[in-house]
Amino acid sequence: MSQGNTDVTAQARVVDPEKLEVCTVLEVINRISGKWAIGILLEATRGPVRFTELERSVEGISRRMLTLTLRNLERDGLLVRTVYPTVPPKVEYEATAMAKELYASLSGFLHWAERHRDSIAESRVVYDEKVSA
Amino acid sequence: MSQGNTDVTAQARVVDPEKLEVCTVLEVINRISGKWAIGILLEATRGPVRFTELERSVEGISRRMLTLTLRNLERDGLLVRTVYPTVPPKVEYEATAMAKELYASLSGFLHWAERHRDSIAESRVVYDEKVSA
DNA sequence: CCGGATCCGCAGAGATACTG
DNA sequence: CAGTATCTCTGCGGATCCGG
Repeated sequence: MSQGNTDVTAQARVVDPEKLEVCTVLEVINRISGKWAIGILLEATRGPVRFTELERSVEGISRRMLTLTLRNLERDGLLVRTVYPTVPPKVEYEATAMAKELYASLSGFLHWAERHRDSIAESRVVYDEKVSA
Repeated sequence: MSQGNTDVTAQARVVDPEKLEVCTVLEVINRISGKWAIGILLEATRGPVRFTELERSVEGISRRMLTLTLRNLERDGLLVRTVYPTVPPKVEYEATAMAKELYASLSGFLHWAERHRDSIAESRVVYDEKVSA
C-alpha cells in the first residue's frame, strides 16, 4: 500500500472553526471518494459479505482495487475483516456501527444528488455546446 | 481540459433503484471530491468572490487547478461566472441556489465527520501498528 | 487581473499471472 | 477462496511561460 498519506493526526488543530470543518470533511470525502468505496460500503452495510461476493456485486472492480479499498476501509475502522481458518478459506467483511452511521448521514446528500441529477446533466450539455461553439 | 469523462448523460438509466442511487451519489462525489472543489464552493457560498481572492483564501491551490476546478463547477451549474469588461478585467464567481442546497445537504455528513474524526485517526494508528508488527 | 498552453513527474489504477 | 506480485499506462497536478 503506497498511499495513506492523508494522516488525520497530522492535521492542524489550531485554525479557525470554519477551516477545520472543511479539513474534516475533506479527509472523509477523500476516503470515501474513488470509484469503489461507496459501493463496497453499501454492500457491507447490509450484512457480512465475502470477498468473492463483493467482486461480483461491485461490478467492474478489479481484484487489486477491491483488496486495496477493503484495506483502507478497514484501516479507518469502517469495516471489520473476519477470517475463518477453514479450507477453502473464508473471509467476511462487515460494516461497523460507525460506517452505518456514515451511510445514514449521507442520506441528505443522497437526496440532493437525486433531485439535481438531471439539472447537472443538462447544465453540462449546455456548457459543452457553448464551449465548442 | 483533458478530463471530464464522467459524463452523467451516458449513465445507465435502466438498473435497479439501489444501483441507481449508488451511481448518482458517485457522480456527485467524484465531482466535489478532489482537493479543491469543496473549499472553493464554501467561499463562493458566502457571496461573489473574485479569482484572486480565491487564490489566496483556498491556500495551496495553483492557478491552474483553480481555473480547472472553477470550470468544472461552472459546467455542473454549481457556480456562475460573471465577467466585468473593465480594465483590468474583473471576474466574479458565485454559488448557485443548487450549490447552496448542496452545502446544506452536506451538514449531516459534516457532523458525522466531526464526531468520528478522532475514532478514525485512532483506528489508523492501531491498524498501522498491527501491520508493521 | 485572469487566465490559456505546454512540459513533465508521479501516484492510482488496469491487466495478467502466480500462491497458501 | 482470497489474496500477492509485477508491469504498464493513464491522467492529475505542479511549474513555467505566454496572452488579452
